Amino acid sequence: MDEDRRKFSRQHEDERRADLISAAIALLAKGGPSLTTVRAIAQKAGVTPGLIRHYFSSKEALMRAAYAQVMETMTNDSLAVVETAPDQPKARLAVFIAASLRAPVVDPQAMGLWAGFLHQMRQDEDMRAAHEAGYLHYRNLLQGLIADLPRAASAAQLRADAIACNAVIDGLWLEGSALPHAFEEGELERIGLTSVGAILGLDLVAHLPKEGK
Amino acid sequence: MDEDRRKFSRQHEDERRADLISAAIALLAKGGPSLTTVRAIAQKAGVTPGLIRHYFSSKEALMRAAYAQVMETMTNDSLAVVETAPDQPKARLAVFIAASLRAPVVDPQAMGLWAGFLHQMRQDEDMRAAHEAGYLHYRNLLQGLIADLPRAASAAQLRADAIACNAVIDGLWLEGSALPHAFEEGELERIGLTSVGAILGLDLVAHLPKEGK
DNA sequence: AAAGATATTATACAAGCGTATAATAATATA
DNA sequence: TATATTATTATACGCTTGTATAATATCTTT
Repeated sequence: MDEDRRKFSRQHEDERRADLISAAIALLAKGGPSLTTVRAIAQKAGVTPGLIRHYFSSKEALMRAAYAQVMETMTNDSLAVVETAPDQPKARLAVFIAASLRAPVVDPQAMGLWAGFLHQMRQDEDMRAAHEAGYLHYRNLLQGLIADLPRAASAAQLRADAIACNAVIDGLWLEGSALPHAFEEGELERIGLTSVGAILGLDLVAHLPKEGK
Repeated sequence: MDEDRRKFSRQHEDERRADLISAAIALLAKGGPSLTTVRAIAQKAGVTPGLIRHYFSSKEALMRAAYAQVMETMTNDSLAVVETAPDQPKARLAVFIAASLRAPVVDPQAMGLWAGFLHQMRQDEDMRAAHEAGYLHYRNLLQGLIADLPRAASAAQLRADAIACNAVIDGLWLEGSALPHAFEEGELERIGLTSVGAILGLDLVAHLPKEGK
């Protein structure tokens, strides 16, 4: 009979904020902005709606925090892939591209999150700035990998190459996420490596991890 | 004193429907789904909110019609560009690509419309099917242009090339539309032609229309 | 010119939204 | 153990949304 009869338990500020942000992201990914209401977020986080206003000055402030965390996570994931890659520049680039073109990066829910972000960006200047920063950060990451390749290229050429390769990856990621069943297993990765290889004048397909290995 | 004192004027069914759809599209492009309310649409079309339910069974039905028209317009625009292109296969492809990577195709508002469409697609199966059809139609158009090129390629290779080239164009279009000031004048077209040329093993840049011509 | 058909307006309703405020209960502090 | 602090709940308010229904004005038909 010594069950816990407390109606609720207090939590430290940071943890509660993180819980609310996580709940908001989960709802955004699952049902989009229209289903991400204050009440739904609170229910998902296991609290009462009113508590949200105790941690965030407005719902919009919570949404901003949620989107910021999504971008941070994406960037960190990309970085992690590069960190664990082998030493050869070509192999590092190939691993990075391949990782960007299969699950969990290629994912309908992730795309939904991204589409919501893109939409919000149009009306919110802060969010637009955050998106631009995130995009440029990712592209610079890719440009660094390209710069390490054993080939001669001017600064202008390097910039153009990075933009082009980034576009290929973005486009393939988008199509694969929006129409998952329109492509065969591994097809996106293969096309991505072939295309980037053609643009940069390299053979990247040879560095694709072997099947079943 | 013979001014028109009529409080409203009747209109034929097709025209009124077209007006309502146009108003919805304009609002979607300008402010996104959240600002595209029944009342806002009616005001933009110069009618009373109730009239919308006389022409559409629900607001969602109107949104579907609006998105369908957007896709149809985009497809028709793409087709028109190809129709007016010269006879040489390489030139036709180059013109098509270049047209896809400058205004008015590259446009923040168009991208906003597209982002809203992408978002809606996730919850509406009919809209998802419409998007898939539109995407495949566009890609097949591109694949046809590639197939006309004077080069040897298997059917599988042709499919992969079309997917890759489509991805490059999509990615560049997206980046140029989302961050208009992040690219120089004509930079996207140049990169697009260079990249597609590299993927297909051609020189398309030579077919870029001359500056100031 | 009169009558009928219906496009259009006017008005109202229920539901959900984000927000505000006061009461309450859990925890830290003394 | 008593007290103070504040995280959390409970409740309510005003607004906007999409929708439903009845009245009205316009146009067509006879």
